[in-house]
Amino acid sequence: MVAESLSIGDVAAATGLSVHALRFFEREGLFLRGIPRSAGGHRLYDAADVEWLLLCNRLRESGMPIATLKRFAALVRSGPGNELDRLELLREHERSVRARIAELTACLEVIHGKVTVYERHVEDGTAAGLWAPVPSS
Amino acid sequence: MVAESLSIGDVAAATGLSVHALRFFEREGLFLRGIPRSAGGHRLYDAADVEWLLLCNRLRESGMPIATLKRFAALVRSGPGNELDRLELLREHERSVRARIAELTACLEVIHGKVTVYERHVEDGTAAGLWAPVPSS
DNA sequence: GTAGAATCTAGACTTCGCTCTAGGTCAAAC
DNA sequence: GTTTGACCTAGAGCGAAGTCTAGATTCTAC
Repeated sequence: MVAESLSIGDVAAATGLSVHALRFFEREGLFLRGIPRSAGGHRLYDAADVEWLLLCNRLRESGMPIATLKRFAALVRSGPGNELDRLELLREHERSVRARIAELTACLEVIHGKVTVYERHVEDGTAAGLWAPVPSS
Repeated sequence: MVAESLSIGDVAAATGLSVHALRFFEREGLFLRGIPRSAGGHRLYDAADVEWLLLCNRLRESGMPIATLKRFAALVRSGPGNELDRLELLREHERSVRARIAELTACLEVIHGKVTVYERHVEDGTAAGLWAPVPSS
């Protein structure tokens, strides 16, 4: 079983990241290994890199800063023995995602309330509860 | 009933925004009126400004960009007649907040899955499903 | 074997949303 | 009446997370 190698363009297509972003990620040390190069200097990725990037995407989409992702990558790179640290980092992120969902849900109630007020207004022409220009007093 | 006027510091305390941010918001045209000034040039806010800022906070926390908030403020400022536009803007934002919650929820599943894998590992010492350093092949 | 697409590096640039600085003025407490 | 703290303006600066450019090189398909 020969490991297929993927070009940066392939990986960009597979992960949704731009080739610029992939090079940027590498500079930032977000990969689990040094990406090998072809004779001509082109990057040669493999399926495991893509898999890792897909997890990175989830972490990033859910609001993890690059700096934290970098710490996580460093923990994984440094091998077995720090699983508790990795666990703590992931748990902390999970907490923050749950908190963010709760915050958004609270905002949603307020926003939906406003939407309802405007819907009612548009339907029957009352102005109650609407933001109107400040009356000249 | 005399409208109490509030200093920029009072409003900062009441809204959680910094005085810098309040001046920035004003420059950006995010208020519903021109904020009046004292004889000495200090800003004089009132309770309605605070109320509006609290809504702005909810919109901002839920991910509305300044530019959109600006459009919304402009609609409100321009008076009655554009309620449908305001409604559409709010509905669109509501949609985006719901979508964001859904996205976060999907990420959460992946993250929680990882947490579970690490918990199991830390408990009983298996390495299955963990990111390990790339084996030297 | 050559045209055109993809990739390379280093580093400058962009956007967003404030934050901070400098150099003053104003106001409230003692 | 002076000190101290809050406030003023204009504009520079910052951190995050890429994006883009230039100019050179490599790879792929005909």
